[in-house]
Amino acid sequence: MTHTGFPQRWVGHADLDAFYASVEQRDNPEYRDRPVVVGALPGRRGVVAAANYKAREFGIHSAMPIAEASRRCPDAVFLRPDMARYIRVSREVFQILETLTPVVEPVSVDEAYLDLTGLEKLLGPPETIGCEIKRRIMDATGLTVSVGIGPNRLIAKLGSECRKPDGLAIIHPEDVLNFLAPLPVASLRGLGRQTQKIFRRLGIETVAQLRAVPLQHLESHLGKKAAENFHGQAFGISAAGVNPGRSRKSISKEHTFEKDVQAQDILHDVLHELAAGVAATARRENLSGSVVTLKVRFAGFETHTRQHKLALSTHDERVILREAWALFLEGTLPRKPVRLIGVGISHWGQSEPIQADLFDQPQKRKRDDRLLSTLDQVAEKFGKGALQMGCTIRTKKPNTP
DNA sequence: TCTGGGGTCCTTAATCTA
DNA sequence: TCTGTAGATTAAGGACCC
Repeated sequence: MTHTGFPQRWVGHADLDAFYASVEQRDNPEYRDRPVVVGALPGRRGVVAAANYKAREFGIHSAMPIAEASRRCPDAVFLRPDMARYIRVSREVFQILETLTPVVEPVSVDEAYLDLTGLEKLLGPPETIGCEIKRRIMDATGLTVSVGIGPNRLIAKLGSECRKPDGLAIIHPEDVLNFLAPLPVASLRGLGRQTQKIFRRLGIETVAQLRAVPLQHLESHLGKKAAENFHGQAFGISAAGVNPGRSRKSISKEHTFEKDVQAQDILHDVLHELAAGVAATARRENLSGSVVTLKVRFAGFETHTRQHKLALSTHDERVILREAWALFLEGTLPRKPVRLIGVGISHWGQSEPIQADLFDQPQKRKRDDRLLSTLDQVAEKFGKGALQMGCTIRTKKPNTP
């Protein structure tokens, strides 16, 4: 019990080490003792998705361009990711975690937060719980995992990071400030390259130095929200809650061309495939989006997005494609060869079948001519029955008097 | 070095609406 | 009915994460 009378909150963070590369090594014994890089293949556009620790000795790390990785270690094993296999292994791992606590929040295929509060009575102190997590995953999958346990998500995550690979870190509440003090500010959550530049200008390199800066001073350089966030993190403050039911907010698919493309028929074909992929995922997950987003990238990494809000939610690839293509042709994007094209949907609506009389609402027509013309075209081409299959109505808020 | 793919969240500006 | 305005919504982009 804590002095508040409530049991001590313990949050765990479990992170599989170099996950994709570890699965490849486990399943292909001939890769043992070799640097393994999973991602794009040398000579193609792309980056490193995962590198094992042998490859990291050559300075290879995730997100590094594959050309640079193969320059640094031409003899490494380069592999394309086999997502289906990684997802199978990931499911096994999550099942194991759920045997320890029902409150598991997946962050990605290879990491999760766990609410371990109250588990001490069953398993023993956090040290024992951490060892148990690692042992069960190793026994069942042959993979190593780094585990951090602390009073909240931030501390648990930083704990697992600082002991990688195959590590275990327990940070008790009374040790939080000392644990954080020497860490570089870059280890804080959400603090990337741009914010690091600002901190460097301010002469702030460690968490201890950040702690010494008045909040108002930070606010003038970072804005209120970011300043409060990083200042709070420096004192170990973060949400403790683990949310097992976190749901996704968008679905998107994108494609980078090996060579930039200007031909509209090719762009349209690819967009069609991507829209079909988005729609299939949405239908599988029983989701319908009312905002369609088009993403286009040109040479020099110049990236633009255009989005359009529909009056009706959809998971119909024809509607998604039509809207995305209309955004592409709309005339506000540069007419240049395209490096990447992508499409997504978001802002979920209720799944209700469309009503035929919706076509005759004058107000709607006024507000969204383009959508209705799209729907008219779809209805014309496929019949109103097709619309009932693919479209759903976004629930309207009741009008406040 | 030359930058994938799939996401989340935040900020800002423009536009709509009460 | 007109006008000014505040707040909400939409749209675009950027930073960040795995």
